Amino acid sequence: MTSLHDSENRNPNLYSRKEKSLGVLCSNFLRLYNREGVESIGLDNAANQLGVERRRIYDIVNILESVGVMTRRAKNSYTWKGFGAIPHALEELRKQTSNENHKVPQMRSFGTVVSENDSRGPSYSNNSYTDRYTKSSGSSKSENNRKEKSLGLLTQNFIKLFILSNADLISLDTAATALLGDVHDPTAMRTKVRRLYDIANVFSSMNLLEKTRHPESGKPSFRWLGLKGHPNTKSRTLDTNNSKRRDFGTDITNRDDLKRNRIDSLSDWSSKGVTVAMHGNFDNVKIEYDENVTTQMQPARNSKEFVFGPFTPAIVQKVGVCGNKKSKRAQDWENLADTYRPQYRNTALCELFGHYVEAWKSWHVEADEKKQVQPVP
DNA sequence: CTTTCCCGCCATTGT
DNA sequence: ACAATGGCGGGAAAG
Repeated sequence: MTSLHDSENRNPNLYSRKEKSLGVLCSNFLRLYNREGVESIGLDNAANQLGVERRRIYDIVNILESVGVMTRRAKNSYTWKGFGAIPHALEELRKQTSNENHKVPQMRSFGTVVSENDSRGPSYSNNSYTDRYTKSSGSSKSENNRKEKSLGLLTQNFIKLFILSNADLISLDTAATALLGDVHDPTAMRTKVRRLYDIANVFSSMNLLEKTRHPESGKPSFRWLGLKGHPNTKSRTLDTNNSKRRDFGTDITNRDDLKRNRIDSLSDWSSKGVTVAMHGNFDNVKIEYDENVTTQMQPARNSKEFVFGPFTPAIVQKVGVCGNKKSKRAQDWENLADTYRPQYRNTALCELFGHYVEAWKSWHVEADEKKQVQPVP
């Protein structure tokens, strides 16, 4: 009944969840679509090619869309933008961060300062709804509530957390607390963390995020890498000529150091909410202020999934792509090649194979520059 | 035990 | 009505 049953290992003992993780799925997804010439993506097609349920595709797509890699064109159809679209998306997020929306009372907890205030705080109106929009019908309090909880938005807010935080190491636990506003609900917290894990996994597979362990604390945390997965690959053309050190992807910051609205006091100036953004304040958000932001002393310990360096495929080498690369474009009835594969050539196999080849190459490059790290207990 | 997080039920939203 | 989307959390593998 089900799709092709993986005859990989009939032994249920060898079943591994990792093989089905979102991260791996994302890698495969990228391998399949992160190629020049790709411009339309059908969800059904993707689900079939990757051999997963529709539901999972939505997860991947939503996250990718939140960073501009894809955009929804119509039902069942997305437009592929590629990694080149990430810088812009990040820039947008940064702008939103600079805006006066969302209140950020205090999150300047340096060092080990942990405003451990008791919990007897008569929660003020801190948790503003920020649900404007509602054209004219003032009713409906939870109209766009659904969207507020969307994976996509959560993803963006997660990124924002890194942007407006001096710390570069954030644990999902901390993130969840911050993104949750101040809902002291263990259940909500749990769910939120689950989502963050999902996001972290796909971002990790994209090398936008890196999982690490906080020094001393040993707590699993994440570090935002942005578009500088690994600055190797001697990409001659791609030369980030930015002079700013603190780059967030390809930030083309004009020069906002003038304004630099301090995130500190300014208790409540958010009576009007504005675009949802992350509501809630960063009350007890304990963020370690990492002072040593050396360029890159980190012992790159990724090598988790496949890696393809920064955006833009390393090279344009290809393995005889089926048909022409011009793409039909006229009518992109994506299912065309999916519904019933024509005899032309097994598109799926052909591409997949090509992708694998390239993957190998990527790995090679990566491994070349990768520095072995001794297993530290 | 805790952390990580896959699976898929089923509520929403779109056509 | 049906189909497309996508919250949400149970609960099992991994650590």
